[in-house]
Amino acid sequence: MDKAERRAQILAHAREVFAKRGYHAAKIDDIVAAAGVARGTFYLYFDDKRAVFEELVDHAFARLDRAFVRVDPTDATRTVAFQIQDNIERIVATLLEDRATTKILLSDAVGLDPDLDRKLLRFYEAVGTLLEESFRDGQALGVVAQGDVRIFAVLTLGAMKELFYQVVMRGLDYSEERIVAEMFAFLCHGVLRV
Amino acid sequence: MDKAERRAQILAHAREVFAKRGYHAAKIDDIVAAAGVARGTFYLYFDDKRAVFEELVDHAFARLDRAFVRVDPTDATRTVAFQIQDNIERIVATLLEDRATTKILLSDAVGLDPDLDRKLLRFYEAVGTLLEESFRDGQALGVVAQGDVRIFAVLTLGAMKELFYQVVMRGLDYSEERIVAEMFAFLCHGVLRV
Amino acid sequence: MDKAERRAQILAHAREVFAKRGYHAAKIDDIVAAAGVARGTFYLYFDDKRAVFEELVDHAFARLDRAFVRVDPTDATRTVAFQIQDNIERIVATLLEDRATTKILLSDAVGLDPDLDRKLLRFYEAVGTLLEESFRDGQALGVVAQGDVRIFAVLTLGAMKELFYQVVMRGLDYSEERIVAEMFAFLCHGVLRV
Amino acid sequence: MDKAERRAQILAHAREVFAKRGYHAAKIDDIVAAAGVARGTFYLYFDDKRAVFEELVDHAFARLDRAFVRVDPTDATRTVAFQIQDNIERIVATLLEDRATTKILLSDAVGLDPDLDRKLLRFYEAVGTLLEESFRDGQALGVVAQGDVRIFAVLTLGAMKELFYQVVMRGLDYSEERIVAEMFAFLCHGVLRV
DNA sequence: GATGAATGAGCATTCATTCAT
DNA sequence: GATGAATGAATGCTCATTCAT
Repeated sequence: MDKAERRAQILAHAREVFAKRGYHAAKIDDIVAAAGVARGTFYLYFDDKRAVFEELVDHAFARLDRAFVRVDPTDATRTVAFQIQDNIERIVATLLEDRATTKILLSDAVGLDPDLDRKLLRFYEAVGTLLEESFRDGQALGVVAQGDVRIFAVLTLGAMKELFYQVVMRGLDYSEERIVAEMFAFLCHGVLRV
Repeated sequence: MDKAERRAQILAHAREVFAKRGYHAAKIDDIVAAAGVARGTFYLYFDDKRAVFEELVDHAFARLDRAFVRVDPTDATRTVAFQIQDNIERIVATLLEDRATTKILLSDAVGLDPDLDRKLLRFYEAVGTLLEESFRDGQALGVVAQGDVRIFAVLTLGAMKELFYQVVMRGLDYSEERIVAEMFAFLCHGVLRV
Repeated sequence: MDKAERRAQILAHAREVFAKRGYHAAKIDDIVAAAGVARGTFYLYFDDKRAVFEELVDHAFARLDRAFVRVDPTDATRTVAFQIQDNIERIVATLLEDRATTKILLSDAVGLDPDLDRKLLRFYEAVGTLLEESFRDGQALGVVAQGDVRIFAVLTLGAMKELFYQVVMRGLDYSEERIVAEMFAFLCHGVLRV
Repeated sequence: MDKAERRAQILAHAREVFAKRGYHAAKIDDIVAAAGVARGTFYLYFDDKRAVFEELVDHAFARLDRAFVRVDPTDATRTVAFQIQDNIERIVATLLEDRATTKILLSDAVGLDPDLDRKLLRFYEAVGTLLEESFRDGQALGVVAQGDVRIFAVLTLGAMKELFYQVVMRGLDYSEERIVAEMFAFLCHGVLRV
């Protein structure tokens, strides 16, 4: 098994362990036991426990970033609304495809390790910024309400996080299509009719 | 200083320490140092570290529960919309009034201590249920969109959590009124205009 | 309640607690709770935990010492054998009369507190010396085998201690008369018939 | 140094420390300092403090059990009396050979740790049962007095325990042969000649 | 005298990381 | 490269004793 494979193998098992136990409860021993390598081998491929975690988070962001396609208002074949819904679909698919990683992202590893907290923080900051920019674009296109895009991004991000949390961590059982539909509807009209 | 006072004093300092560091990083030493008492004194008033934390969470829920007033559609002096907004106002006020406790609620103490995790989980479950029931009432009154109230509750809770997180933990600086207004608007119309 | 009474009350409850839990597991809290006094009050009457224990042991020795009557070979009304049996009877009666104290004596409080260990050691040394002298007297009277009285004392003490241990601590259920008879027989003829 | 050796080394030092201080007063720090290893190394080889202690007790019982040879009345070369004396010799030799372990067995670790107490209790129960069965065999062979073998076992065990206690813990200085001879004599005829 | 709140020394155990083989 | 034995810092909790009221 070559270097890259061995590395990937450890990474994959670390992901499962982090997902199952959460960062703090995940012990190096659990990871190496799962990966079937010696404890020292882990440190041959990663600087420390946090480094693996960070790498997993970085991968997650990269995948999410790739899933996201900028809305093109000049596209004659697909309406803006369709493109937005399509984006939601891609994000939902991406997050549900690799539930282990999604669990990791959702388990705010708050405490004990400030640098680590910052890592997740930066992840959500990046996601927030992505949303913010999209909303700003949307306002220019007239498909997003006027108002503070920062707040829109925060509220939207929170709503989505919580829904994923319930689905992935708490076993709330909805189909991918349903999740997409509900999110889209919520973002379009809210819930109150007063 | 009598027993109740001393207890309250330790509790208050524990709240600050938990808010500042998070549950795991908060050491008993930090708490007693902050409170200016001996290590043993802490254990005179609380069974263990988790007990203080749980008490803080329970208090928080009690306050939140009291802040919440069931909408009364027969009230001639206050429209339903006003009453809803009033509720949001109360909740926002309650959470911003005691930011330390709010921080504690937002720092999902995930990991290491399963019972503790369950505590926070139950807190949010209770809040979720509260929202769910309110939405069901609202549907009967015609002021909440038709659809799955469970999902509405999850999305709403998430949106609110994230906004508070940004405000309380990340220094996003908005006035109480602004927060209330933005939340209300978001719940009324969402953000998309497609 | 006057001083002496209060002291006696605490002492009595301490005896029960020590008997029930053993020295180490007996907490000052258990004692004062049983006695129905405040923690500080305990220290008004005793220097420390060990002092109570020592006093109980001293009392026990005094009672045992009183129970023991020197054999009088000139007594025309009672044979030497009878007097010896009578002594065993008195000792057994004394130890079974106050089982709590007997438990305390039997729970070698070995460890943690060297001074305390010494206390019990001295108790058994004193009992051993008593036996030794009695055996020496007995040899002069021709009612004890020739040989090393020190060893006789040690073996006899051990045999009795273990029997009491089984009866008082482990629930071995024999009548007082039976215990006396078995001990006497054992001391008279041993168990082997080779 | 391989795993087994290192384990044996720690075990040996633990034995000395337990013997010297008794279970409770023996701190993990004492043990690792004596063994010249780091604190954590101890836990690499043993689950916890109690586990080492239990292992020492188990070893002791195994050795004692091996020392004990069932009396064979058909043996034409060795009389029953000789075989019994031989057994006593073996037991005495075993216990004096490893005085540290013998000290551990004699320091009833009563208190604080119920499971541990039970361990020693079971040890002596097992020894008592062994004696009881031997005495029953002996009665069948006509070399043990008629009577309650349970009591015989208890008295015999107590006598032996106390003698070893004096020899090993209190410095009573007798040769191995002398100890064997005195025990045998005591078991054969007791001490009284009334 | 009586109280009981306060004290703080003391200790077993965990686990990320290192490094000799 | 791989191993896994060794490390040791770090921390929650108990309980005998003191002393201000």
